[in-house]
Amino acid sequence: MNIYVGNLSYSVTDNDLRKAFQDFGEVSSVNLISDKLTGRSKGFGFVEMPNASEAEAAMKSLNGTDLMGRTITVNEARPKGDAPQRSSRY
DNA sequence: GTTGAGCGTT
Repeated sequence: MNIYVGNLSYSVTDNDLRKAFQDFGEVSSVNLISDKLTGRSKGFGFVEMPNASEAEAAMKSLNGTDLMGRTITVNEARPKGDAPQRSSRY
């Protein structure tokens, strides 16, 4: 299951996210999103967990909690196709 | 500070 983690503090790293989520189960990958132009964090990221039950437990437990001074948002990630795709032509 | 890439043609 892909999990979206938003409203993150800029101090949070992918390792911090992994530690928080793998406490509830197996974490296959963590991906913190950074702005390519500024090189700084966008304030959100994604966590992938192979076990859906563990993923739900992690979501329920971590959503709305305080992480490094910011209340984070955790829920199932939307498909990437949600944002405008640059490969499309008219 | 809130839903992801890169650089090219699916």
